Amino acid sequence: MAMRESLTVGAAAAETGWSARMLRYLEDQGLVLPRRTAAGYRLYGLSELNRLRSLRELRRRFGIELTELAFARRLRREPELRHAVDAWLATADDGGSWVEWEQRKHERLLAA
Amino acid sequence: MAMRESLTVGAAAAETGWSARMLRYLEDQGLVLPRRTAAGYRLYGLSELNRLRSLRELRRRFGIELTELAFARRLRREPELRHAVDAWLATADDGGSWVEWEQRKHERLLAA
DNA sequence: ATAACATTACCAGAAGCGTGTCAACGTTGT
DNA sequence: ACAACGTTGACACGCTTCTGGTAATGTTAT
Repeated sequence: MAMRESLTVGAAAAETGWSARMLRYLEDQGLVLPRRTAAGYRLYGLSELNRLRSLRELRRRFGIELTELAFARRLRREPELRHAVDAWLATADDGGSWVEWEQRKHERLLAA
Repeated sequence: MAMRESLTVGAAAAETGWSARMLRYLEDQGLVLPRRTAAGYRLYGLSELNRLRSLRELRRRFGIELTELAFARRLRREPELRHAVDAWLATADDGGSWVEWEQRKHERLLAA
């Protein structure tokens, strides 16, 4: 079965710390796309394995959701979207008003 | 009650097509932050009203979630996060493999 | 003084996300 | 041929998002 140079889904899961289920889910979400054998088996190569490992790290360090990552991808590929979002954020963020607001939010959370 | 130049929450809702409830929610999420009167009433000025209108437009045209918008804001204010995400996406998107994948996803959706 | 608005604090319900698990069935190494 | 792995599809559960409601209370215009 080995097919050295590429791991099948269970092996890739064991290697990266994800579950096989999640590897399929990540493919569904378009975040990590393995090749397939003729029979349809997923094949994870080095680049996919690294991608999976660094994805865990990303989530751990920054608390990112998968949907947010998918959205970041949309931002790069859809210039129109990117510009609209940028424009919207720009008109908000020049007033420094929300800094104080975040301060208050933080206080609210601490009080709980 | 008028206080021309600024609308209270109900009037701002009527004006922008949101519900008063949602205006309070949007404030909670830090997306549109009105000033307050001494008694604590929210006051929406022109810039907030425009912000509210364009927010509806953003959602309508692009199907954006509020969390995604909040994430886009994080991306602008946290350079470390931005770089990490960019790096992660870059290693994926140079292989053109995902274009075909999106094609297949589209087909799956049509078949439903 | 009263009606019409505002405030916060809750509960509720529909929809989506992140996971696990199970069933029915196909592939592969020995 | 058989065990061990893979495939898709479905159901389920806990959590969060978005949205509406209600209750108890404060403010303001007339």
